Amino acid sequence: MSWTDERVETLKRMWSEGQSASAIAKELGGVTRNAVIGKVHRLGLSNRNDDPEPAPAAAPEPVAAAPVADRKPTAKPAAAPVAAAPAPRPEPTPAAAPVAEAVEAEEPSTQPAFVPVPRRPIVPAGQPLPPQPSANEISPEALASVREVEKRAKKLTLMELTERTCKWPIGDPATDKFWFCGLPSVAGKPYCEAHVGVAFQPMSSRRDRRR
DNA sequence: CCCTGATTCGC
DNA sequence: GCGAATCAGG
Repeated sequence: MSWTDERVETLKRMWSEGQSASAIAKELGGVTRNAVIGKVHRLGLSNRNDDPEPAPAAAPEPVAAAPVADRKPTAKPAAAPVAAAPAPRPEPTPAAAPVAEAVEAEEPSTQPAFVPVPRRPIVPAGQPLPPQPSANEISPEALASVREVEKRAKKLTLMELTERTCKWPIGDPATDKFWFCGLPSVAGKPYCEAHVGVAFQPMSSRRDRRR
């Protein structure tokens, strides 16, 4: 694969959107995240800010004379003049997303007018715990297992979830006492061993348990 | 461990 | 210019 204008454009777009190098590499295909990062640097868009160049630094910048025989020392060259501005990253929400990205509406700067979808603050008052299937349908063993496991939950936040962390919600979303299990998920499943046990049950099992 | 981006340097 | 290997960090 080579860096065609189109691929570079995709790279630029995704990078500016705050996408990670690996995500971009995955999207482009045929390249690794290293390749993407390398390209990003060569294109000079490594730092998300804009200023073209700090301009002529009055000070003659004393160059480090160290010859760097092999390479490994590379002591971090005293942090460069980083913009103190906190400038938060866009970082697209993972929840919003896998929508059609293929569409290439090449409309000149007609950025879609952010449609303000009115959102009801779905925060209920009571204590409505998410999925939690009614207890009377779960095997006692599985329940016990879950209670035990949830004590060891890694308590991850939404942003910390990955394809291989258990996404079972624990606690009340309306309060601070809410997090996701986060333990290693079963390959191919969204939950860890214990939670898979209560999330997926054979039909027969459910029927037998039915009143 | 998982994942980030940053850098170097042989090709 | 390219990107694997490596580094540094969360």
